[in-house]
Amino acid sequence: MAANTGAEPSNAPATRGRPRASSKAMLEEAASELFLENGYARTTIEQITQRAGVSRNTFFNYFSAKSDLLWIELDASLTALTDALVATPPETPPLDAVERALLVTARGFSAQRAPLVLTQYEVMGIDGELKAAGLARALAHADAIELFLSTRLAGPDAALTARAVALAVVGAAAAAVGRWAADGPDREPLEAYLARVVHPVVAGYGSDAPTPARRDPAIG
Amino acid sequence: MAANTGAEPSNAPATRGRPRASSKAMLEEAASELFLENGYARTTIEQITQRAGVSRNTFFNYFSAKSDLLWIELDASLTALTDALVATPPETPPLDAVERALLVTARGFSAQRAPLVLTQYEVMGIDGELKAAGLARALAHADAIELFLSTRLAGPDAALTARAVALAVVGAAAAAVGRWAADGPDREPLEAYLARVVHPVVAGYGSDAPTPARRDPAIG
DNA sequence: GGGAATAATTAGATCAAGTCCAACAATTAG
DNA sequence: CTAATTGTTGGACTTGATCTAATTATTCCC
Repeated sequence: MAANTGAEPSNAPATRGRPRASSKAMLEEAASELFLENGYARTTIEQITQRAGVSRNTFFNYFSAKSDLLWIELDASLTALTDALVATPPETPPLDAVERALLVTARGFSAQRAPLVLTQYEVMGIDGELKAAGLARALAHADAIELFLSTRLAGPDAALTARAVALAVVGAAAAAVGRWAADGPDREPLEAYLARVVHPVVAGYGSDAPTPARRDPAIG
Repeated sequence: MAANTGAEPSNAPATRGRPRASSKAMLEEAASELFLENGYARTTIEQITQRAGVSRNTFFNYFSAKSDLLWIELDASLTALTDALVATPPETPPLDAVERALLVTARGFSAQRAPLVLTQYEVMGIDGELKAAGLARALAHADAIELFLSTRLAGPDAALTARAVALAVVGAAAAAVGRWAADGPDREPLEAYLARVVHPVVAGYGSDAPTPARRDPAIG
């Protein structure tokens, strides 16, 4: 990602070629301003790059789509989640591991720094496209959880269960994050919100019984 | 939706104006063919409308976006789900009602007629955009469930719980549908898949205890 | 039968997202 | 200094999506 823009001491294979002139952060900042001023839909990539002082094409050197700009915080969350999952001791029950990893990840969102999109989405004029882009990010989280679970669950329905748990847990977490963001600065830490809604899902699938017995509900 | 295209006896306020010439179904059929022939991304709206024998602009009389074409079956599923929810007798525990409504809705997908996107998505070249459009549909299902639950749940965290349950249940359901579609024509009915993964979620949130007591898991 | 009112369709212009390619600029390795 | 490497830029192009005005087909009413 960052080729020349510092952060690496010096012993990495010295990079050749022209160094990056405009950082991702500059584009992000310009975009945030414009989104808040005019809303997301009425902000063009051209306006963003103009304010950032680069050419329009440069934008696509850093982002693959305009919607990428909104969910950067979630990208960080994804790597944090992945790290937390791989750091799990092998003897931890898989579902408990997922729950804990989510709560650990939640600590990365301090009470003050909620993702911009979530707190300001009214003024930014969020709509279907934006929600969908956010959901795609959520799906990436689910993929990480599913991958982790599929290596630790057993039984005939392991694959289905892994995916179901992953999507269900991420759904519940999304609800918690949304509520937390909406509650404004005077709120409990995100971790508390998450714990409340994520645990029932994990408990329902039975953290100690990977493949729970199916109980037919009365229908019709 | 259908203004002049039959189906209404005659006592509805007689429709005036030019009758619709090209039906949605014609566009859908043309699009399905082209998607299977060339893939989704390499099929343009112009090609679709040409094959359907209408002008390009007419497309947007029937659909708001190209991606609408892929998830039509899910739109039908949404109305079915909404109907099933409102048809619930008031004394049914809310979470049980959601579970039943989902299973009832699943019957609409016979073993033979799986949504086209799900069965053919390799050849159609599904990608991020497509997933996002599908997720937006899933979100609509969650909204319907949330709306239902928010009128029936009580307690301080009712709103959060309603949304969490809705998103979690829809997530689990999505996993089931995906697996069911992938399993090909020789498979159990979708209802069975759904029951297996949806019930644990409902049970976890406690179908008879709308606001379950929070149990703190050991962390760190 | 002959208009108004109504609604679908169409053509055409326009905008913005995203892709592609070739030229140019800045840097490092030798 | 030269060559290789890499970021940046300009420009053309495709396509999805919006908008407006004009055209066409139909029903209602006289």
